[in-house]
Amino acid sequence: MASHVPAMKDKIKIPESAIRRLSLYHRHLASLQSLGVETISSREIATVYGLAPFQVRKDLSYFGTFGHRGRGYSIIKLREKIGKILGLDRAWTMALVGAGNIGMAVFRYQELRSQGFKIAAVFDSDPKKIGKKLESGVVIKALDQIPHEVQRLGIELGVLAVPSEAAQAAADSLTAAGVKAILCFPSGQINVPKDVAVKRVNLGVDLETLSYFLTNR
Amino acid sequence: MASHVPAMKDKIKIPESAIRRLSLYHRHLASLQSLGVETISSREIATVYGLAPFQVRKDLSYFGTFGHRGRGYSIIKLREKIGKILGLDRAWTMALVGAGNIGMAVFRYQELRSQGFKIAAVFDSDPKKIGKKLESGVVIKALDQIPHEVQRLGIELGVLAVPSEAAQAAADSLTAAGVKAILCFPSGQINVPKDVAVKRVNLGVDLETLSYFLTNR
DNA sequence: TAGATTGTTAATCGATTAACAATC
DNA sequence: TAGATTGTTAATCGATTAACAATC
Repeated sequence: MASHVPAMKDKIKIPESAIRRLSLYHRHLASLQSLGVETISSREIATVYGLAPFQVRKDLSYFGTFGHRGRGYSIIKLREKIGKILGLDRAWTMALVGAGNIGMAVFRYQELRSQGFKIAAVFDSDPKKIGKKLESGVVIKALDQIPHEVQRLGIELGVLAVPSEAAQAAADSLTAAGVKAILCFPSGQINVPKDVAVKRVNLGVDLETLSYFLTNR
Repeated sequence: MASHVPAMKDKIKIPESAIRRLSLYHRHLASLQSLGVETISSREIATVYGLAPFQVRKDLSYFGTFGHRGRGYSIIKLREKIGKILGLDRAWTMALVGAGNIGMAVFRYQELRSQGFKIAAVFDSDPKKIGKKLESGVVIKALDQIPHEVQRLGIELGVLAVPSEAAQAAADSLTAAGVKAILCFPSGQINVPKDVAVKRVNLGVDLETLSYFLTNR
């Protein structure tokens, strides 16, 4: 009988909060790099975000050792390493479903494009919008084109920005076509196959945490 | 010497995650209420969000006892109670700083308006935008009008949707004028007085958690 | 070298999960 | 009543924080 190989499936669980912080560090390193700074310590990174230095080192330690004892980190190298961890060393082709206020704001969000996230297809159910050509040259298509376009363009990532009622159907189309990760704005719950990652963004909830704070302070 | 009064300052720390879930429950209860359903159990609420029933009860228990053993919760009453906890039983007057893509998407986000969040003032630095009248009748004003308008309109909540470089200055204006809670889109760090709550929304970070997932699954 | 700073192990803290008595 | 379901206390789990040996 095959023996249990601990090293194999024992990948330590990495907190999502650590990944989110790495994303922040990466941004900060990029801006320092463009200023020509060469090295940085965990303390310096931490200070920017109001964190403790060991938090930064801990976050990095999930993925390897990237610094030099007594010296700190090479900004250029650390940025590159974190970029690789986060998958930012390549381009991602995305589909946007829903060309309303929020959808279009995401579409025009310049920072995403520069990070390698490219919205290659846009879908909407509104006949008045279908056929419209957007700034980048992308033409808005009907929802029933999702399967075809996702396949054709090799889309891996979807942004859902439709009304709640339409969210499940749109999610179904995307996942059926092979999309494995979805950024989801509508607040209704959606069910997806369990190998699909859904990251929810809910401005209503965010705002209500603030009204809670104001009410209960 | 005055004795220590435990009941006073011993407010148990309530996890933000619990507040966020209450906000979700509230939405769900509102939609059930409009369907005419009258009671619900913690198990039913939990199922909608893929949670365990005791999670729902625990979240509620931070604030009191709202149900009936053996029977569940009155939807109408529970919704009202959670609404009070979150501060949704009143209107909130908000300022939006930055009338770009994201700012305008928030401005037009219908759900917020119906929840009692009203954007009563909009500011931008672009002379081409200043003076423009928006759908609701609000006129875009220059940033130097922030102190005056915030005072005049009794604004308590701010939405920051300016480029990162402009974030700190805009936050300073808002907090100097008395704003105590800020929803913040720009990714740069901002410093605010410690009695001000800042809720950050960072689509770049959210998207990168997805590219991390796709890269490392 | 001495001072600085990392990487990692151990301790603490807080949120989630479980269990169950209360009670409708 | 018996079955259902709450509210709460206790146990577990996981993330953060602290401490420190390694080493540049």
